[in-house]
Amino acid sequence: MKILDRKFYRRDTLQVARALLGKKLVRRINGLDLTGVILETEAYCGREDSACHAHRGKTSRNAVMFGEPGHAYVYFTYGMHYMLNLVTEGAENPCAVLIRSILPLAGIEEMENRRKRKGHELTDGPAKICQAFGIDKSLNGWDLTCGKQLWLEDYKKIPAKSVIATPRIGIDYAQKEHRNALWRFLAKI
DNA sequence: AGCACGATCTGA
DNA sequence: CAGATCGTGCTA
Repeated sequence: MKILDRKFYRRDTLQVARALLGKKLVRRINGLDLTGVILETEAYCGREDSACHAHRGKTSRNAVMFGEPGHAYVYFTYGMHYMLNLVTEGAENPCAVLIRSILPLAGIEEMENRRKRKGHELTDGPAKICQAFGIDKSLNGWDLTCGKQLWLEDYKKIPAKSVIATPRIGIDYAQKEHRNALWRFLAKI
């Protein structure tokens, strides 16, 4: 399958967030592939977006967003969770797409073993994805186009009709226009 | 140096 | 609905 190249990410963030639905996420650990189809994303649109980490300028945490597209922006929050984002647009235009849910395809048993708490849905939620796929801060800044450790591939075409847009989750602190923006995208089952 | 809080998850 | 749990960024 074709690995998504830098050009894929170097576009309008809302376009990329929609286009990511149906793509396959691949995490290779010790030669074993954990994979899944992306079903839910959220767009974070740069300095102007009061919900985006880059809103208050460049810091050591969000620096990766200010770099070239096609890199992973992984950060730590709530004292216990990691989040996976994919950097979009161009350098100095700090935008990214948060991966919120995935349907596992391969390596499901391995993902179960990684779960600290078992017996729940595997990968509905940004923090659970990172846990299941073994993604932590060591992958912050990772180049998603080099085909090692972590990358994305073409997989399934999701027709525009099957895409639902809603407001983003967990950003009540943002200004109204950003809080209400329909920048969360879900692939209809 | 101190402090408030977070793009969440879980179990009650 | 509250508790877990700590890195980060802001203030001083």
